[in-house]
Amino acid sequence: MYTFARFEQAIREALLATNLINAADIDLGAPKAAGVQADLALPCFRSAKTRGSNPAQVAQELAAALQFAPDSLVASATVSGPYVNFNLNPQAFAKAVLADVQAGGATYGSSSKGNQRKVIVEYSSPNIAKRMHVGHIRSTIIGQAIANLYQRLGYEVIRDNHLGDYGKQFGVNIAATIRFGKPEGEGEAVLAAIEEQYKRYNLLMKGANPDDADYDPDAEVDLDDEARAWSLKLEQGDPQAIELWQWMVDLTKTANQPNYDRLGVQFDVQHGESFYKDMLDEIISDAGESELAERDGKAIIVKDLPDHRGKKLPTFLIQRSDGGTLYITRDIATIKYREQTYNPDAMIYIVGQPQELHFRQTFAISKALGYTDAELIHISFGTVFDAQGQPLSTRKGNMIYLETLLDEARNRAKALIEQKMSEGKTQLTADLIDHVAEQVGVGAVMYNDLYQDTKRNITVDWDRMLAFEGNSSPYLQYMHARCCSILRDFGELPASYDGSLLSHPAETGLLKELARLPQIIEEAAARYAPFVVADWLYATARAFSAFYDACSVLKAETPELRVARGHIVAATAQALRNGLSLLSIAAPERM
RNA sequence: GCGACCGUAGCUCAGUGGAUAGAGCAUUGGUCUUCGGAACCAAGUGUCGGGGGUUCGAGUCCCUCCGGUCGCGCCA
Repeated sequence: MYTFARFEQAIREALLATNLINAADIDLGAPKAAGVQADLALPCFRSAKTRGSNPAQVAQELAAALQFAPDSLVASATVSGPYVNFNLNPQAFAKAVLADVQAGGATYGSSSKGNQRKVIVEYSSPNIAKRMHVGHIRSTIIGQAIANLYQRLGYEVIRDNHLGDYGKQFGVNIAATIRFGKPEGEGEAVLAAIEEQYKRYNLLMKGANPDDADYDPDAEVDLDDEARAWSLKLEQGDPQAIELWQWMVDLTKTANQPNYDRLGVQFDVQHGESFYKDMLDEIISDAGESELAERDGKAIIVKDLPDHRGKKLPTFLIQRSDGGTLYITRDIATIKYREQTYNPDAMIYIVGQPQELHFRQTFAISKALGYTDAELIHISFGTVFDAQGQPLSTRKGNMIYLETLLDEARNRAKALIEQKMSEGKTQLTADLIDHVAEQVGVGAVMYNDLYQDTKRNITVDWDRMLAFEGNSSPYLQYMHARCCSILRDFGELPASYDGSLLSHPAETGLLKELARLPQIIEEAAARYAPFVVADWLYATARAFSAFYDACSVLKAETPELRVARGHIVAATAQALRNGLSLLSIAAPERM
């Protein structure tokens, strides 16, 4: 058990030992009021009710009866009106926290609470034949962090990139490629060209104005039927259709890989939607024969299906009237496949808020058909808008592509590093500059998607997105680099030291933050909220900065204190690294 | 019309029933011959969207209204 949990447990046991309070009435928490100097507080309202007394009196009686051993982590219990406030013993606490971090190392904060239960996290999920843009970065980064959190809590995590490689739009893509030819080139440039042809084809399909620059006299051909025909051929396994489709799949994967590498993202499986196509017939027949659906020609319609809270969902289709399948059909098949293949305890989907209804319907029908007993969770995130409040779109020309964004961030970071070097504030070898600029710039972009509650919509603000000050990842990385700088200058850190020397308020404040990491990880995972980790990182970095300012390590008053402070710095560096790695953000030693 | 999410300082956001609602940015002032100033300290500004309700106690839970974003049978 980690130190802070032991502190809480010691209080709980001492409270129960008084025989004055029921376990159910013990509600320990951090004091919320400003200016209250306490590490945990017990509001006595509930036990006062149980005992038929008044809260202030109960607090008095409890405090009088409480007893703690001299070497306890609990230093004091003091009464403040209806509250009993508990304070840590700074010396005992310092020793115990540092021991925790040293023992845990890179795994400090982890636990085995998950007991290897299986969790599938579906995230990123870009579309084939399209470039990745700011919308995908949210799913990718948030999903990655959530997967990391569960892994750290001892769950077996399966990371699934559910590629959008199926559907009607590939009929258009294939038809357009045959009509206009295969674009040359590689990477995102080819994807951009394919997007352009897709757009052009759609323009023609809709019977564009002959005066339009994009007008093509061949538009007299019924392009809609042509695209539909290719879509059907693709599903039926026509060799030419398959070849072109495979060409696009490979191109896209190749183009996306550098972006994933830069973000430190890896997947265990990357099955596209098409992977599940052989299961679609059984989904359709299961649903069609069930009481849930009604038929109208070939269409299979589900009406008034209740969700898990008993609310009736809007009508949706599982099969089109032309016999084709839909997005939801393939998502249901995916759930069935995952249940059969992995037997997971939960499937977590990191997908934007606009698809909230789709997942409620998908989950409800999958449960109703008995396809899975796993917990099905949709973690939605808000939409990205430009500075004018417009949604980003290729058509409006305000789209921001992932590669562009990461490059811009890296360039800004590089400029700043070069400035710091010219000011003599940092030393980096030439080959390290680019590497560190990449770590700092990419980290800033990632942090921008992680520092706040993901449910909110966000507005593109380049200065905020690439902020290097205040609550930003460069600040966190900078504090880590400062730790490393001190440790380099320190020389060899003696293994034995006296942690009880660390009782300066800035030291205690920092240690309290270090001690919170284990519960932070649990809270962040339970809430599917990486920003909880980001908040903690920022609080910890600030506590370190305050310590840095108030307490000299290398010039400490005594050699013993110098060593003890060396250990607090080493522990801080470790904890920051652990927190940053949960967010998949790099922690360079110099910057 | 129905549904989901959001509304807290000038701006961007924390605060998941407890005491006097907190951070960053911006503003103003200070620290600074420095263990890396991407820093630290200090100062301010709040009808917590409005109104009801539940509770000993509501920014937090319930109802209602207002405002914003998005979604609602053959796209994904």
